[in-house]
Amino acid sequence: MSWNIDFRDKRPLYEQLVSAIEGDIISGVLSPDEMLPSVRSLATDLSINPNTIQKAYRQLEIEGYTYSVPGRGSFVKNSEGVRDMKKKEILQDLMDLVKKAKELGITDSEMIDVIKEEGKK
Amino acid sequence: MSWNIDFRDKRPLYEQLVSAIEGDIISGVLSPDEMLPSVRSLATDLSINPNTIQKAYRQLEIEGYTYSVPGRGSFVKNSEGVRDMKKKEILQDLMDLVKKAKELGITDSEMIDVIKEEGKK
DNA sequence: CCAACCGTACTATGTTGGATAGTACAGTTA
DNA sequence: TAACTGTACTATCCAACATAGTACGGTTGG
Repeated sequence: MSWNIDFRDKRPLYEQLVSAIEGDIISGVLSPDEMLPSVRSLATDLSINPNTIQKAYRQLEIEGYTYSVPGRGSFVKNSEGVRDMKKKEILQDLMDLVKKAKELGITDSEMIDVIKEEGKK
Repeated sequence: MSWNIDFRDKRPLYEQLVSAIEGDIISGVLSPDEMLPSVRSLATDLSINPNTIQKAYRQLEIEGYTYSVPGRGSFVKNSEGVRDMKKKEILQDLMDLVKKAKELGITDSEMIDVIKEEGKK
């Protein structure tokens, strides 16, 4: 739950946060209806400004990963669609990458090896 | 040779240029020792500032894609290693993406289908 | 030789996005 | 009621990006 924020990273802090939290939602580390840390407490934990946290939380809500209740908190959304949505995104990314790879002369079997090898540890 | 620059894109212009030129070098559209457009002429063509072009050219040289000769021009480097280097980058990207995909429950065969399907048009 | 190119190196300026700081308000809850 | 929660502002600072303008030295063809 203590997400990794890299101040030297080129990416904006709020964007790093969004990615990290999305990842935990998708992978199931965060359960549906589970409450996220409050804007203020997470800001203190990570030593960044509450406004930055709020920006990340707003983004998460816009993208459909969470819902917020004023006075109560922000919670993980129980949406079946999120996983499928993300799955399609990943497959699109894969298509783009495969296209690039083929332009570079990487063969199908080279890529298939990578797939079969990944996660065999 | 007339590279695509999108002013509405979030990415910096110089970065878009670097990517576009790198792509043409790797794919062989630009041959070794071929001269790139001059800083000033390309700036005029693309309607952007010469300094922005120079920044892109400097970046290309730092990354080992080109070499520059004051008074003569900027040229495509004849380095065999560039292609292999890029190939390794792509394979690393593929590994990362496959890892994400598996976390999402995407199966090997789903990904292999994408690979075999891409480029069959 | 020299005009017209080439890359390169500055300074100055304006804009934008990211992040911070501070304040305020309304809803919730023990 | 006190202490939380999300939310909404405004103001300010800073870095990156892009532009504008000027200048210097190397190269080359006429």
